[in-house]
Amino acid sequence: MVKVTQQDIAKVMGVSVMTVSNAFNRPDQLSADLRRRVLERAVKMGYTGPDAVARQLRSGRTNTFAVVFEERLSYAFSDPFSVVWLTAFSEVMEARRASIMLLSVPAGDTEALSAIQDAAVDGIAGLCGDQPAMVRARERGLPTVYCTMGHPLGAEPLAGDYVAIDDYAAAVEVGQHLRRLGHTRVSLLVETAHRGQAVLREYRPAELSGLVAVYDSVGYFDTFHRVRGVLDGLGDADVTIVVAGANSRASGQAAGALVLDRALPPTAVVAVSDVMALGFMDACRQRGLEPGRDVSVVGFDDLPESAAAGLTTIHQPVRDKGRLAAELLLDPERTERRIILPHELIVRSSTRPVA
Amino acid sequence: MVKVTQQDIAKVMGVSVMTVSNAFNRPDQLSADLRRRVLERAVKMGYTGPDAVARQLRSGRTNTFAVVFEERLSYAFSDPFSVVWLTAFSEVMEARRASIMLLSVPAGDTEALSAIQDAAVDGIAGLCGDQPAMVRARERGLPTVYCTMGHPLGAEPLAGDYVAIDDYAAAVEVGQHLRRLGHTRVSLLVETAHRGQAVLREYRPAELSGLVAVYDSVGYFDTFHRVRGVLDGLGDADVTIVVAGANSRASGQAAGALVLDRALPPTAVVAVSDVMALGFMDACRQRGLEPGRDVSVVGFDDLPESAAAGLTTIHQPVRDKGRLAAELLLDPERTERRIILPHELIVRSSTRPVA
DNA sequence: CTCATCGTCTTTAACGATACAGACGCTCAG
DNA sequence: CTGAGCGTCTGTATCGTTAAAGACGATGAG
Repeated sequence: MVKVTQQDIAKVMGVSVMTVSNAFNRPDQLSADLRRRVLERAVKMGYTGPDAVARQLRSGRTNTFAVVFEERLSYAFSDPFSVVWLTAFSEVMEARRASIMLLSVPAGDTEALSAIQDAAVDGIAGLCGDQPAMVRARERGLPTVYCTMGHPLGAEPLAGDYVAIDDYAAAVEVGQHLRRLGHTRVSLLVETAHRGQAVLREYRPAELSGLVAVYDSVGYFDTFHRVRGVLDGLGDADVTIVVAGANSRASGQAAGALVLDRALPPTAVVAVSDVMALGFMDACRQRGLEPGRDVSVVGFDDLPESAAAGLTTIHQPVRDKGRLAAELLLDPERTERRIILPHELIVRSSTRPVA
Repeated sequence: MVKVTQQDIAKVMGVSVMTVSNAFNRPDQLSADLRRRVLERAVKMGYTGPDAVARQLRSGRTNTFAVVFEERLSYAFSDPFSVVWLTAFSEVMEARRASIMLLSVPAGDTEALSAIQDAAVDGIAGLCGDQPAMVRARERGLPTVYCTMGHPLGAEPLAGDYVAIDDYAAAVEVGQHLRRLGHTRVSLLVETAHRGQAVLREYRPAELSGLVAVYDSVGYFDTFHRVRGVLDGLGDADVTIVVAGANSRASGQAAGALVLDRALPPTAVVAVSDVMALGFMDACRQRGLEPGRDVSVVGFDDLPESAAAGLTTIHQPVRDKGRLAAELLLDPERTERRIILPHELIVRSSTRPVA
């Protein structure tokens, strides 16, 4: 069964192709009667309406925007941060009648990068600006938006638009908060984007031969800035950095095992995300330790469940991030294209003065 | 800044456009040296790689598949059933390097139906076969897969492929189970797809002038079959049907308020989804009633959280539904295209013999 | 020497639609 | 009577790419 096109209809009816096209798209360009006859004939011939791809090629717009994830898509649907962000993003897209494409480009999977090239979209949003997929998207010349600041240490800012918080400043507040509470032995739980490096490891900042090495190990800008900020905020405290694997509750819990079961455990722990912080709190409770009383814990993000858990954390406007990311993609005319949103340190019961 | 095309490169280099195309797609069709020169020149000229849309038009394939939701997309990310289904679906798509497009066509929003027409995809999956979006997709001649059986009462089966369970048979088991436990005063909680009808209402089956009216009110095939099955399984019990609004925990809870606060409440309640059943259990506990002991409760779906809640329910293989839906879209050659998966009645503590 | 074969590259023709400019007949003001 | 203006419709070019088949020179077997 061969596909029916506007040309076929035009030929059969003895009108031009343009007239058929107009019957579907610009009713004012032909008489109501002819239009009716064209549409009727179209139905009769089994024409299923203008072809989406051909229309997109000709008009130069797809009205579709992609969201790239550096993880498997199941992460997008299960990670609380991601779900809130995606919800806000999709609400704007829906309201503007635009479609959403989900792309998964796992870290290290260079072959999957072709998905960026092959995506028929008008723009791409991602959570982090320096992930290879976003780099590729910018190379392709597509409008991009990402949700971290994208200012590599001592280098030029990345190209592209963003909606972010000032992760560094927020992290400094976290460090100072703990410092004020008297904590001087602190562990910092970070996730890593590098698949190969799933092994749990602990470093001293000095061992990493400079912060750039931390970034190499971490793989995300925002995490990197948070690490830097916490260290600066803590001043000369005794800090270890635990690279704990993927960003998940399980990783936080695993990091807990590494850090809590020793003779002199840290008095405070900072995780670069609430998800990991909550996992760490699980590990505490498993050992009969009470977060806040026995170990202070700080997270990042302020997820809905963090309030109930009494987790001290940096509140960031996740919904606004998602909403504004969508708006930046949809409105190329908008002038303010690098947006820094406010954050806030929310102090709850998980941090107390050191005993 | 104007877009650079293969044609531009060809002109500058004095080769044919086809050679440029081959340099990107079929390295064996030209000498390694020429290929290298073409690619170098392409970079120099700011060519960003083959245009996705043009390629799709020419090749006739997009390698993208859509998932339609009859709700806002936030539902897709928050409803547990939907999340599990979507996860399984996306895992298959990712493994096969296909992309996913999410479409939202809220019930009643006819304008949003154009999204189906305008989607540049090779196939569409939906949760229910009779929702307008899926009807439109089939009219467009796209391969479709949906996850209910799609057999209207006394009418021809819907066109299109599906992966479903036998909802009617499962519901009969539910009815018989309650019947064996001695329950003769039962309420049936159903959701409705019709936005306008958000009002909570209760009917007797007879009032609805035949089951077709229930279907009109409900708007989903699977729900309809479940209602029919439960009624048949319960035989001559005293049943009321509560149309409780959207499929959500809140709806189940609201239905609880309607049903529990009367002189002679039902001894058992069946909800057409676990989400609603769990909401109903919330309502019970708010009133100091213990599900199982004071009111028997049955759900449908067997969500992860249902086991912990002790909810008697119909287990359906949600992951398999998602996985097979994706596989049907990806493998047009596959012969078995209308798949009925097994279900199982899981009896837990929420159903007990009537006191 | 002939002819089939091979690697390399080109030519031609789509894919299915829409933009743009203009043609045609008609009406109506001047 | 003329020609500007209007509503309708058409012809042609194009969007950027790839499929299919052919051309062309070189190679090598018979």
